[in-house]
Amino acid sequence: MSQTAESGTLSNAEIADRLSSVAQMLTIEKANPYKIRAYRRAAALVRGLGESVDELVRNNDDLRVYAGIGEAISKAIREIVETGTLTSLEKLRSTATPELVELSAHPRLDPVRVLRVYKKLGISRIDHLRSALESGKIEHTFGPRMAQHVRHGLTEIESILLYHAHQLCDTIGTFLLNRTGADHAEPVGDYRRRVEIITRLDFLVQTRNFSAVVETMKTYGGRLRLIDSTATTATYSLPSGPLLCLERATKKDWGYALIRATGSDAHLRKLSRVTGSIWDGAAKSFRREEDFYKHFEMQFIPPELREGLDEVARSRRGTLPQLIAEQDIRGDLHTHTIASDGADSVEEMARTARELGYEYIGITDHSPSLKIANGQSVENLRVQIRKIDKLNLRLSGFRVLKSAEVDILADGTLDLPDDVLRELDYTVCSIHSRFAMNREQQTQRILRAMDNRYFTILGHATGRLLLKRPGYELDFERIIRHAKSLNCFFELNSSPDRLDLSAENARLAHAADIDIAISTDSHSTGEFRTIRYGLEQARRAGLQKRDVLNCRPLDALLKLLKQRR
DNA sequence: GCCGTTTTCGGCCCGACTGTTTTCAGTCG
Repeated sequence: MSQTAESGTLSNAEIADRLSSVAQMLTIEKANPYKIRAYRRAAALVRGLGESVDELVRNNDDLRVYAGIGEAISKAIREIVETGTLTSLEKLRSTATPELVELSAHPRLDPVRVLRVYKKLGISRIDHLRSALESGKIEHTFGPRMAQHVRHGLTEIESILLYHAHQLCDTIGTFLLNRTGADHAEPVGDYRRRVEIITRLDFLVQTRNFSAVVETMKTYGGRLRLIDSTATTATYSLPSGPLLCLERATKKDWGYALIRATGSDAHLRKLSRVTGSIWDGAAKSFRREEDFYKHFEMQFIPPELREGLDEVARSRRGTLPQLIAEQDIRGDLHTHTIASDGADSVEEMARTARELGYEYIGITDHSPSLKIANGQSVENLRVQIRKIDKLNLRLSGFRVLKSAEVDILADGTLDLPDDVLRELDYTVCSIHSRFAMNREQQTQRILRAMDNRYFTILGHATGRLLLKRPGYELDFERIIRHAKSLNCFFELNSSPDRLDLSAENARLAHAADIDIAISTDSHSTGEFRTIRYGLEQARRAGLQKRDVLNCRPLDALLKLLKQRR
């Protein structure tokens, strides 16, 4: 990592790297963990800013307006910008071993974990770490999470989650329009199709002077590294992880360019069988996407469906689904309150849901065995049930449903006795423990849980945490068959770190004609809006209003939820 | 180190379980 910037301006990434290095070194010193976290947070913040921190410092702007930067860190950033070095970091480095100094070039690696690997495998260098990763030795010795950590730490291009890409796209889009002189800019590619993990952000840009846009874009975030450019394209490496690709398109062929740049490759292959090669210049005069589809007598294909499945054929037949939209949602069936690990009361959650225009909300606090989430005792659940009954007497035109997020225990039994389950309107049953069970055991565990007549909805079916944890192994098709035969439902958990069911699994469940609940798993009133992320994936799965439990009016919903009783 | 509608100190989520790194770190929401 170079200590001085060639251009004299430090990029946000370079400043962030130094803050991350401080955090790494402090980790080794076993310093106050909150101090370490503060440096990490500040580094992530700086890395993600569109404005140049170098410029802010030179303009004497107060960096403390940013949450997470206070007295000490703003001083440190000032020192980095003004001198190119940071005394406290140099001091920490001077006492560090050569392995650690080498590690600090990879700020995303956790030195404590890497040192454990070094010790166990008898290595001491990054290139050895890399080969241990590639040979599978790390996964074999330390498991998948460690392997994932090392892989992330060593990879230059980092993937980001879709909801982070939303923020990033806003910042970049604004920069393109306000600073670079672009006339029009629109995000395309994986992002437009709402793929849940993004490694590349693509923008289509309309401008008279593309080279000026490419040049000005280099000043994004202080300084942005241009990897490659042609007369009509430019690729940069974003400090916050993914690649940024700009592509020029003219007003005249904007619609055509949108289709091509949105992809996916598989979709375009199928599309070109209908339209002829869409790579040759001949067809290039569609201003809007709608014009293109009209010309070929096709239905407009929403970007979320462009994955090369059956969407082209259905578009030609005019049988594309009318995808679900935000206004179709009538309630939320997975929410937590202060009774377990939520931040707000039943009343507050209900009031907010009502203000959002919902007709009902299901309260699903955790069951007793999930201690860390303050799982509610049977007695307290009964108190809550009575409280909700009373509350419902006062409400008109809105209903609070009595439920619980019931743990599926290791043996497949449910974490609450039948006599209390009976009092609930429905249940969300989820796995929160023993992720390491094998595929057969895990599948059996869920099948058995479903056999309980009070099992209603399977919560976050695979337990995955995007970019963090792969989720447990399951024979999902078998679970689908079992669910169908017993009238159980699935949840599409909208939490942006989960998105579980995945669009692919939601498609499978839908193909088996199983209704899905799109739920937020809200732990506070502010989280209801995350329904947006679940809806995006539901649209990718081709779901319509009629396929989704919480699009149904209350009476119809209750009838479905109680059909097993 | 940061933060503040309990603001200049004291909290920043935490507590039980798991499993092999064998004695405590990692993990679950």
